Amino acid sequence: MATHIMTALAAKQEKLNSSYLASSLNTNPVVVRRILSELQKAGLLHTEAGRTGGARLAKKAAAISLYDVYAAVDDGQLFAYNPNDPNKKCALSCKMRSVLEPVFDAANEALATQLKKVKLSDLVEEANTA
Amino acid sequence: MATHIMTALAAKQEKLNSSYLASSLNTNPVVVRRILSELQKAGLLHTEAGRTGGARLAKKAAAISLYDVYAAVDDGQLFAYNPNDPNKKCALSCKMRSVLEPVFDAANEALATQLKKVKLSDLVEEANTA
DNA sequence: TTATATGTAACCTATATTGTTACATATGGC
DNA sequence: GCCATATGTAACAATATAGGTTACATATAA
Repeated sequence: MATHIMTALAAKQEKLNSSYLASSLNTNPVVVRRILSELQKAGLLHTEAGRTGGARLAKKAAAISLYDVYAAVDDGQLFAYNPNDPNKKCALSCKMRSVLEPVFDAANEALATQLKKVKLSDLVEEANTA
Repeated sequence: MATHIMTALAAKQEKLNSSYLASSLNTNPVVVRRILSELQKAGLLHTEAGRTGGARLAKKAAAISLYDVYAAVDDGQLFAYNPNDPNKKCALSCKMRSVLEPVFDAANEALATQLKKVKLSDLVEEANTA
């Protein structure tokens, strides 16, 4: 949904309000505003309140990658460790977290690298040609 | 948890039962058996019922990657489309799915490629040295 | 024959996501 | 100044998912 919002802003190149975006997403304006809030905190867009309020991108579409969007709305941790405490009587159990850590880091990094390759401008172009 | 189970089986190189594995994971044997069931369906291990039952790897640890484990317990879809119907009055909304599809595919593929690089034998080695 | 393993259904709880209502606050246009 | 209309956000409901637990049918070595 965040990517849809950002793509709409990139495609229209004008200030859009949460009602308009909600209509495009077929959801509620509050849902949109919650996402806009996260995107704004990440510095990807600016919002204005008041009569003629709405949101617009803070940078050019070619300068915003899908990783930026992903990072704005997600903690970026693809995998979770076993939430339970390690079993102190089990050597492997005690080492699992440190064994997995570099593996998780590499996986997160591989995804980030791919997402950084795709810019909002690419999505707009794809939407306009196809 | 699935990776922990597979790593334990690879490290011990013997048949382990769900109670033993549950103890290592600090959880319930039924939770372990549910995961074992998925891993077995994926052909990564064999289980035996009865008095001396338990699980053992179906292949050598060096022949099992973390992608195999991931694919066995997860649908492999990192991202979800907007669950709502497209807004037929919005051209972008109608195109979003087809615009995102190749992006999602590329992201899933990037993660798969990374996970395939790591074998269970690598984790065992890491656990034994560190 | 029996002790002990897996397989799985059923249920409970905790958490996360989405949708909704409500309302305080901001701001352009009259 | 007033007001229509926007954002910001709290509060709550509905739903989905994951993990944990109990219960019990089935399998199998000793």
